[in-house]
Amino acid sequence: MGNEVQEPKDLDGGAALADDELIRSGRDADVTRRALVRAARRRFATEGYRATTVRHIAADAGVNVALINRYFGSKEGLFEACMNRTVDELDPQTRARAASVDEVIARLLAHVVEAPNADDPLQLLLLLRSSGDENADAIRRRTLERFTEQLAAAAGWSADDPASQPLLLRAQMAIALMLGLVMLRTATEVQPLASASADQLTEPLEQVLRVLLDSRGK
Amino acid sequence: MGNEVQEPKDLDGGAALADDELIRSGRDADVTRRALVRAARRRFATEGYRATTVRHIAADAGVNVALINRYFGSKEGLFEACMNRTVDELDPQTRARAASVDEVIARLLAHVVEAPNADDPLQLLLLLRSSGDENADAIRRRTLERFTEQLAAAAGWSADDPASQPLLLRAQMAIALMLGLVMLRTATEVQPLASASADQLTEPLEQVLRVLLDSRGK
DNA sequence: CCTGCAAGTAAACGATTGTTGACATAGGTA
DNA sequence: TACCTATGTCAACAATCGTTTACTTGCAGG
Repeated sequence: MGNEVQEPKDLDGGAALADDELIRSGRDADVTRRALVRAARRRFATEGYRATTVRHIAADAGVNVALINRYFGSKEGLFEACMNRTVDELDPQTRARAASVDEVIARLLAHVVEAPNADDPLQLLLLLRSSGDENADAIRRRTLERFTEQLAAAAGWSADDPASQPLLLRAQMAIALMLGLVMLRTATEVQPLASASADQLTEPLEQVLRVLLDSRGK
Repeated sequence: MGNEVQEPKDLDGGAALADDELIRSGRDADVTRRALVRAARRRFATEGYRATTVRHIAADAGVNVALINRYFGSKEGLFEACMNRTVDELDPQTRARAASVDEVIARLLAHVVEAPNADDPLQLLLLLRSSGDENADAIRRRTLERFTEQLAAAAGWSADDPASQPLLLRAQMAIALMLGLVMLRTATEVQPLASASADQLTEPLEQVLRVLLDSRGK
């Protein structure tokens, strides 16, 4: 009873962004929550779930450790919050009906390689990190599968036509390529891939993604 | 002094294989060592370094926990041994001069997708798992880079010609695709990719790999 | 002003983890 | 047989981690 998790008040109805570089001046539970999720997501994505300690997250966020349990119940709760937030930020982009395969490819490249926001690739990395928690892992899997379907849909996939089912596999290969790429660039930091510029990566990636997703051949 | 790590006697000069399903009957240090590496590699690859406990590894190998420290010095030492063994098993296959790009592609597919030995994909997964140890991570990075060069070499890369340098990036993209694929299939187990048969994967993968590695165009 | 509650802090607890040292045992050798 | 060393076992250690509890601080409304 007493140890009920405080639910976020969801007073985010205002400007949905401007999470960047928020200063924790006064005492504001929402700001604290966001700072925690932000710090946690970075740690979880780059170092994995188990290697990340709640004390590190709290230190990154400039916040007391106990607040993690106060606001998210547990470390797993925080991880799940990170996952949900990644889903929320990824979903509108995949939901937005893509006019063409080229548009889908352009969006993918923007997220993975061009990286206007340095945290964008990390969001994808989160989809590879397992907490061991059954609940969070289910979210992760479902997100990837939904991601697949919408990628395939943009490439002309139809649920009715069984002949287009291999397209689902092709879409997942595209995702595998993207995730592997971010992994090698961000976590492993293997050269020369890690320090390659967006320009160097764009052309071959476009080529490959088109082969995978475009039914019009090459 | 007393706590010196016992070096493997390297009396593996005999048949290099036959590690499969070895029975620990008498007390044999080499058999124990191999059983530990075998069990550890599976755990490390599927669950990551931090999530694996030495007690789990020992239990899997049917061995007392303390023997890990006796034979490998530490958990990190065991991890490094796993890494080295993966390198040793991967190296001759990449060293063997490939006659053509098709041959390289065929080898890749055999390891990743067709999987005659169920542990083969796991070897690759190890290259994505970080222990946080500087030493083991260096091995990991260097292995991936050597892997890249030999893949690129088979595709016609020459160190002299700066114009062929983008081929290194393409080779690493191929590796990224393979690693991402194994990750999604083995660790995340996302559908339908995880339960897809080798036949379903071979054709599109061949197609993509050829685009990445074959300079003769499509 | 002061009172009440949310926000934040500090310290400690229990569980788990990697590791170690003392002890037991098998098996070859003199 | 009687060692002696390599091999394996057992129990406990210190450190770390997630979590909880009791306490303090700041802010808003009477």
